[in-house]
Amino acid sequence: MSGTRRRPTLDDVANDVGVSRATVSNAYNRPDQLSADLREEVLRAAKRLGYTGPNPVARSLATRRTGAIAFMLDTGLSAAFSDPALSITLDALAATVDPEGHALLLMPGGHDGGPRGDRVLTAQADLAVAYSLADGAPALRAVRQRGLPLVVIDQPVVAGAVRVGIDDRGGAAAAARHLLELGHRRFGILSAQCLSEPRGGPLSATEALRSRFRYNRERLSGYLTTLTEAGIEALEVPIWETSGLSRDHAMGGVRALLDRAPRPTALLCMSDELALAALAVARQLGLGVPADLSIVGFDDAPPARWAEPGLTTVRQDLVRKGRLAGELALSLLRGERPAKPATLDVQLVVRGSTGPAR
Amino acid sequence: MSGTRRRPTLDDVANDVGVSRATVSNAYNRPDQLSADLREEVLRAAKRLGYTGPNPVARSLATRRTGAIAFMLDTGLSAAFSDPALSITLDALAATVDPEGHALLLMPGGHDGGPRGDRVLTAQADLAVAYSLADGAPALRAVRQRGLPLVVIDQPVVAGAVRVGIDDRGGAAAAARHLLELGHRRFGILSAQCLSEPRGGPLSATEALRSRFRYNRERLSGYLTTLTEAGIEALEVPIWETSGLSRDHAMGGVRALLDRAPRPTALLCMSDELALAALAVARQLGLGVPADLSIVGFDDAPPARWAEPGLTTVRQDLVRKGRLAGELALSLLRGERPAKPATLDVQLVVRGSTGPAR
DNA sequence: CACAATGACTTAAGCGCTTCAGAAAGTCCA
DNA sequence: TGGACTTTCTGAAGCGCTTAAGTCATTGTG
Repeated sequence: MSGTRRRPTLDDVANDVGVSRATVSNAYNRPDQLSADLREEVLRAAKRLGYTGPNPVARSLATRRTGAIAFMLDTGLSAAFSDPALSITLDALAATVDPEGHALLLMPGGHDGGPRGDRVLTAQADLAVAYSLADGAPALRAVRQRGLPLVVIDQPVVAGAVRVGIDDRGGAAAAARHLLELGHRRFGILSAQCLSEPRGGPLSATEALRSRFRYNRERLSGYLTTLTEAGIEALEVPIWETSGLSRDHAMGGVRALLDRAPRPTALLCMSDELALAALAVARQLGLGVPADLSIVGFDDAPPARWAEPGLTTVRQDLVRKGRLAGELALSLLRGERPAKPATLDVQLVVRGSTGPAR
Repeated sequence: MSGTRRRPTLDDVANDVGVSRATVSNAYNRPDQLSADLREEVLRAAKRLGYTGPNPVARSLATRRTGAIAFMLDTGLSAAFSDPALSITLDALAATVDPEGHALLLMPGGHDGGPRGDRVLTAQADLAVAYSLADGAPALRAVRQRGLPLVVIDQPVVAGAVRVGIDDRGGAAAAARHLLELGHRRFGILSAQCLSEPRGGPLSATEALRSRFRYNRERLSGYLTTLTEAGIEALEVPIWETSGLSRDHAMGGVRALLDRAPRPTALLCMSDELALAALAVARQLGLGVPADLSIVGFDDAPPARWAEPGLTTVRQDLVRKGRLAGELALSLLRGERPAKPATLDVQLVVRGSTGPAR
């Protein structure tokens, strides 16, 4: 059987045709470097011998290009992808870098805010993208140590990296302002994971503002600043940190917030997923939305539109964010030094889940 | 600046310490092959020189191992991940192979039922996993051509590949039987993409049974066989093929199915996502579920539980499926020849979305 | 005390490809 | 007809690492 024989290499083809190895290489990589006839012959011989083209790893060694981009997350895949916002961003990123021959190497996170450092050190990638990792995640240090170019999304810029993010604070402020204008005075805040150890539970504002995740801090401070300016005692606003992104967990948090007396009339949620969980709980409790409770999310992922009632939320352009990250990645790979960190605008989208305070 | 200097290599460290290159290599890969003292010294020198460990690509070339597994999908990332079933399976797979040092290289599909063949030929991976690709996708041929080990999930086994799948037909039959027992006689079927070109529209049973996707064919034939056995004219049951997995598209299909006179009293949906779209449309149209319309899904992904009413669906063990695929992958990589294709059982989960025909 | 066994390191042969600086042969134009 | 170009192909030096086999000094053993 041919199965046990070693795979043919470039040399085998070269010998078979009687040309140099360089010529065979050129047949694949630089067709203009040899005559069409010879190229044909080489390709025919390759086919006959069962040679399927240059070995990718060897090629990478020689070119110093792997064609892969490491995409680093702060959680496991299941949790990460339960948020449509990620899928959309990732898709746009992948689609942008794909034409240039780059694929994504997935690096899920563990419990220290990102992938393991040693995984990053041995990953075969030309560049790393960090998606909302915790500050000081070991993975970031590893990237830097290795000298990999880095693009960060939704997190503080690391020395030498390019950043794309959104105006988290402004969006959060707009959400809070909207509710204030509707006359709300009693709020609850549903936050994603802030602390090192995922636990889920109530959080003080000071704790929450020290979250390891930048977008958390930004959104939270957007909420609180705006509320404070309206004369509301920010430190009294209950905050619940959910652990992980699963809806079940989030629903527990919502119940806890709504259990308080007096019950909040409005919930500020740091993501649409959290807001949808709130919507589900409200329904379970028989609370009318927005009659008894107003809910506002963040992201404007597709499910926000499908919800019943539609979710008032802060829209960010996820596709643009992913595409931009992809373009920055490509330009870094080309050796260019892209200048300014990009901060995309957001805008409030008012739908049916918010209404006047009663 | 040190930034412009070329990165140090194993040789640099070896020269610095005054030992052979092999010794430095051993310091990293086989600590037992040298004295602890020397190893310490080597590691210290490495640190001093800024050497971060063996270059992954060069190591791969020498060991003939990349540490990556190519995960091939039949659609873009965004569409693919909009189905939680995939996220869960993928997570379980990743978690299983991670401890052995394997990461996932994402290969999204184009419009011919899988990733491009040339991408597969140049992908740096030790093994490929095909997730529900279309029969005869070019990617499958490329994998085979390259001689990569292959694990297929939810699709027909390819020569030389190992397969893990579920009892699609049995599950579909159970779903249909359940509805029949409730007295339903007028059905509609909501199917995922069947044809080569995604278009979305009504489909004849014969067309649908020739779907390029095995799970489609299996589920469909499970539905139709069961209905036929109950004396229902299977060819008359309207089938709507949705294009892509997006909910908007699916909702259009549902409307089309419900527009018919007489209106179906029960909808058989090939995935939970489709069923949830049906639920949304029913609500829009003011149809009671299950009073006016019964809906059954497939997969029992988490959103099935959260729906209002809860979704009756066919549960498959997604975690187990992913884990099993991971284990099979590892065993293939170890050079073992894993025997039997695995077919996991499914079971009907009855919730609130189905009820007696009125 | 001779001999085998062990430990600590080195030698050297790869892994499979890219690419740059030529060499050889053919083409063009005055 | 001869020098200046082109075109086509080759030689050879890498890319950075792993690992089987071998050397040599020590240690243990009967």
